[in-house]
Amino acid sequence: MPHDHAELLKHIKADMPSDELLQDLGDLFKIFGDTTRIKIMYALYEDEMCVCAIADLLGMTQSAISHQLKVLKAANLVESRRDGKTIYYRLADEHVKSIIAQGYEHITE
Amino acid sequence: MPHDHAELLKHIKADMPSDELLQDLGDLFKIFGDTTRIKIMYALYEDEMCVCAIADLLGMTQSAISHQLKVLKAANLVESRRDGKTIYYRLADEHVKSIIAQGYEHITE
DNA sequence: GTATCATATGAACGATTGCTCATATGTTCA
DNA sequence: TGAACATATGAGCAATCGTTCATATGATAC
Repeated sequence: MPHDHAELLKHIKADMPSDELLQDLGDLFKIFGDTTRIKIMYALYEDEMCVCAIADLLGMTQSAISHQLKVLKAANLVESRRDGKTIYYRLADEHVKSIIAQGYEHITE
Repeated sequence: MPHDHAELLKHIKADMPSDELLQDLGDLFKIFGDTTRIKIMYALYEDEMCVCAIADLLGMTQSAISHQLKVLKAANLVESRRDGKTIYYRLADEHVKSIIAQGYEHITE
């Protein structure tokens, strides 16, 4: 007979956040899980930047960057403002920086 | 003529971590970017747990959990110890908790 | 109006990913 | 040794993802 952990699981289950929240959490980290998006966020670390400057910096297509910025914006990780033809992107809040910083620490320790 | 940002990029490029580190950072977050793995890490938040208990808790196959634990272990996010037939897994360090906590904050604010 | 620059977007394609299934490894107990 | 339990692993498949390409939208200047 396989061993039983009904009692243990009852307690842990009670402490777990809802499936929906855990799903959202996974979706958030999925966005950090791509080198291009990480580079974009690092590029915006100090100051806002326009799309074509980011594309130049990363040596990538304007289209590719634009697609990724859309993903980042949908997750409220970046914000944008328009100035004439140009659109400037910036990090949305401090969480972005601290999440990256924590990951950085884990890797470089 | 498209506008020029050579001067700006020179400064930002100097401040960016190496491509290799940014790749590693993306790879790390990719691991957090899956609901199953997030659930596993949450399950281990308070205490160690054996593979079959985790499988029971998440209502998933032992095989599926085992595969994911391998991924988590390869990234130094969990550690394990054997006790007889059973293998207990636990979180490897505090970074795991703080990364999750930062993500949680971003979502629930 | 037209031309040009800056950005956004939709479709398509190749690559990666997470699960399932079958099976292998490792441990305990009789 | 053999049977039962706990875990690990390899192959295969469906689904997801990131890029490219072509094209659309939007703004400015003439």
